[in-house]
Amino acid sequence: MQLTPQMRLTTQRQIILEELGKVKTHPTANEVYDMVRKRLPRIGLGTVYRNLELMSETGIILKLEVGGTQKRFDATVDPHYHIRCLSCGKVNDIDIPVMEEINKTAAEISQYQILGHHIEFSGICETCNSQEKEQMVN
Amino acid sequence: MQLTPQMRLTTQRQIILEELGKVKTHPTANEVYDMVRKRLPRIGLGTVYRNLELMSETGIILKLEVGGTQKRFDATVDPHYHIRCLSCGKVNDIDIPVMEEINKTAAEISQYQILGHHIEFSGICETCNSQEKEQMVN
DNA sequence: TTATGTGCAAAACATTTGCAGGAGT
DNA sequence: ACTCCTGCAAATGTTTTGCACATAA
Repeated sequence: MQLTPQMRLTTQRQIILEELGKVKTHPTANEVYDMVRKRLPRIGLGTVYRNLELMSETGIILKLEVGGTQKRFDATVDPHYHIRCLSCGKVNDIDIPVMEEINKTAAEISQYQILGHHIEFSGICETCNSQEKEQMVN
Repeated sequence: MQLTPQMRLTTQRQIILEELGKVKTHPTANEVYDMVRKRLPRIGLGTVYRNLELMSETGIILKLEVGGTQKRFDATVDPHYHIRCLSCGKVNDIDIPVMEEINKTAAEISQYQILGHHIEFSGICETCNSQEKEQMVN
């Protein structure tokens, strides 16, 4: 873990990062808490929030501001897009090439200083789709 | 307002829709509440939430699941993209042509049934940018 | 008249924060 | 030792909900 000089390498931080790295879904803070708690039963939810926030500020992980009610976290920091299932809420990566050039287009037509962009697809995942089909049969 | 048969046209609904239509920013529920309250001082925040939710389900308005802590609402329902200021949090439309074809690309490479996509640019708006410059001078 | 909607207040969630004690360096 | 960090619990901010009364159709 890349830390700032005064940022300490604690057990909690190591384990949060390890657990986040294990999954390809993009867990919410509470899901990370559940994962980490299996190894560190006394960890507090506040510690999880504080460290996820800190790591995303440092750039070690990504905080995803996707749809739904909760923020999600991603151990993969290089630019990529996401897809969210409107039925179960799960968020996955989608392997569509990142369009760096549209930032320039945006800069030309807007008064903003453009810092980046994110694409979120929405749909129904395979699992939810097959569950719907089952229900139609019944 | 296009209503379902059993959906009543109340004063509250008319005014919420009128006020939302007046602005080009994309207000949060609380901002809509403040706008509407000037004309209907006794309206409840719950009513505003209930109706914004209902209207977005009906398709009369759009609920924007953009970054930040609050949902935002948009009276313009035809597809378009947004840009959010990371400094003040404001969300505006950005007039970049909608790329309908990337839904097909997404459908080809993923197992999801694709329903749509949304692009959110992030940056610093003109107002915040000039404020920053002022501060650097001081 | 009667089902739907509203105002109000409480509840439910998600997230942040204050503080006293604990631990990395 | 000296900070920074943690667990805990309380606070905060956003959204939802239950219920008695009001109102559109």
